[in-house]
Amino acid sequence: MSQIDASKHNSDQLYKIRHSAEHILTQAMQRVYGKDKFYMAMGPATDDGYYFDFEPLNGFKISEEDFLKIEAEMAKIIKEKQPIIRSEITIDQAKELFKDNPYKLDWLNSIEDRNEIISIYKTGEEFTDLCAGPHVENTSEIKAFKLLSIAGAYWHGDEKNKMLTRIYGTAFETQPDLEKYLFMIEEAKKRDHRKLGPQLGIFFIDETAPGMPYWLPKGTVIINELLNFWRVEHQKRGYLETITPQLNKKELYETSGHWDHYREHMFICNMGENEIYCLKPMNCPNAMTIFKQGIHSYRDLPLRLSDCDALHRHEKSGELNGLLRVQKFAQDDAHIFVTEEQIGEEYKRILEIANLFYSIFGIKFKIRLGTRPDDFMGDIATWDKAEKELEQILIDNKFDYFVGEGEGAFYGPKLDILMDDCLGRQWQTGTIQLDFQLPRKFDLKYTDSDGSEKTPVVIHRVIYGSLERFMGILIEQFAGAFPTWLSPVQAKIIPITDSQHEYANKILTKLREEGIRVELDDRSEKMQAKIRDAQMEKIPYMLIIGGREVDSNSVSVRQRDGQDLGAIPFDEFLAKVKEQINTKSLNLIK
RNA sequence: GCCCGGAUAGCUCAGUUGGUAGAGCAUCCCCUUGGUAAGGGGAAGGUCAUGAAUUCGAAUUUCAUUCCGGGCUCCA
Repeated sequence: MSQIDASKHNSDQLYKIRHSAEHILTQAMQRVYGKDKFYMAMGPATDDGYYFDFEPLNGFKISEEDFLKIEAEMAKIIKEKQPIIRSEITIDQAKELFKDNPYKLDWLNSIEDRNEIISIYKTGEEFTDLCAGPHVENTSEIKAFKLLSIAGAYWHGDEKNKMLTRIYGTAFETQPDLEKYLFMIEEAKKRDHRKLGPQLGIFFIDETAPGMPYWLPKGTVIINELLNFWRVEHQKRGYLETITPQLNKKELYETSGHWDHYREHMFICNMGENEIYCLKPMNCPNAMTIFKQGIHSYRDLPLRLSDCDALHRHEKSGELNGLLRVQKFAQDDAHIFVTEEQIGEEYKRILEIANLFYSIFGIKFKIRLGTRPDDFMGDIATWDKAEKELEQILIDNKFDYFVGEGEGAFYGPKLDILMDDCLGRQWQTGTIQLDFQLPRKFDLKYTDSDGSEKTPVVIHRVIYGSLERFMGILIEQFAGAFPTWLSPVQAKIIPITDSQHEYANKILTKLREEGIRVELDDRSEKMQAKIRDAQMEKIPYMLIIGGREVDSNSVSVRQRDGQDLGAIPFDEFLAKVKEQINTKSLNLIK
């Protein structure tokens, strides 16, 4: 998913350095282990480094402990100042040169098919690789490099092919650049939601329920705030919320097609023959079932049915990832039944909602227009028309988008909202999908203005995507320091001595009556210790109460960013915080 | 599912060539009542992920399982 197309960097010095570092890595491995220990498959530069894929031979096995040895050899090659020289050869010469390497031959065949020029790069006298380049001119130009990790990867990214061994590494123009990069990775890891979430009491995942998060009280507050906001904004826009069955007989999924195409992802309860139930993996079939109730007029459309129930999808082991990939989740889902003429207008309305939501969180997103995949359903003309229409809407509304060829769903084109996690990996959150198929499968009908029966089109759409994934992204976005309206605890009252407890309790009650989520720290600890603990919890406001505040009916406000706002009259603080919460401000008072 | 790693107290981590476990923080108790990021003392807390194997003896070696991490594939 995070594989990066580095071709755009072909001319960059950094790209050359990285690609050459990858050649040096391969050369070093040949020296250390011998050429007969692996087939070189391929190795490109990427946006943040490079990788090298190979097939181990003769029981050869490598682990990260071997990196030191390899890196030492790489350093040697660099020190030897070996020239890297390009030359072009014919297909026959190339096939002879790489006759012992099935991967290179495979590669050569596709180059031959495309009728491209064949170039090789030679490092000194000992190493040659089939490569489009470009490279640095001399190994000594590699000033800073490091091997990072070992992974497995399928040849050509295809599950059916053999799994190769991949070594990831990176290289930079200077040593400080490399160190800066490694430092940034370490810093990013500190905001990892898998670490921060449990630390801040937001969620945890127990091994008895893999991929199914427990939302702790603080996490539940946030989820509910997200949903409240969502409900208010959608109610305003004519959405109607529903609640539908968690378990459905398999017959429902036979109708929808999921029993045939999606069964491996469904949790199935076998209660005996003719009584096989499935935990719902998505809401669509239930939405179709609702639409089937009663008779619909064109006047009823668009009909916007939303549903935020829990969904369960069984994922293969190894595919789970914190909150970003789970087995139990809830989508902020809605199915909108429209006529074909209404598609454009409805998409516009949905994109407006997306804009509103993401701006509230201060999150930038990209849109991917997924076009017709190979295994599509329906007719090409309808697809083309829909794709064009979607693209026009993106252009008209000046969205940052790109086209993902063949990335549409099999039932229709889609717009995906994409965001990055703290490690730069890209995740899909929202998605707006057009569906011509499901309404047909369920034989949905409405009566048009001329009295004829027609099948509606369905738009599947989520804005947050899944609340779980969105929460994961949010935790990382804010590094756990949520804007006040989302903060599980918005203020902590910190009395300096026990003699302020009466006043502290009074403002505790008052703030709670006003709907502020506030806690009182009445432990017999030093004020400094209480402040430290509140800081660690990332609570936006600490209200310090000493004798002076009691006498003046005020609170001394310390913000979590370290700012000391001094004594503020209690009513003034209350008004300011309420204002901030109501406007869902991303900032603190000052 | 696949490739490579990992799992020691609630948390963060020590644990030398195999001889049945340690620290800091958190918890509980006592003392301490203080102006913007940790006051002091004491107690309690672990079948070293689980199950086998090797051994006189396993946290430590081997195998399997579960879960976790980095990737691949797949996906919201």
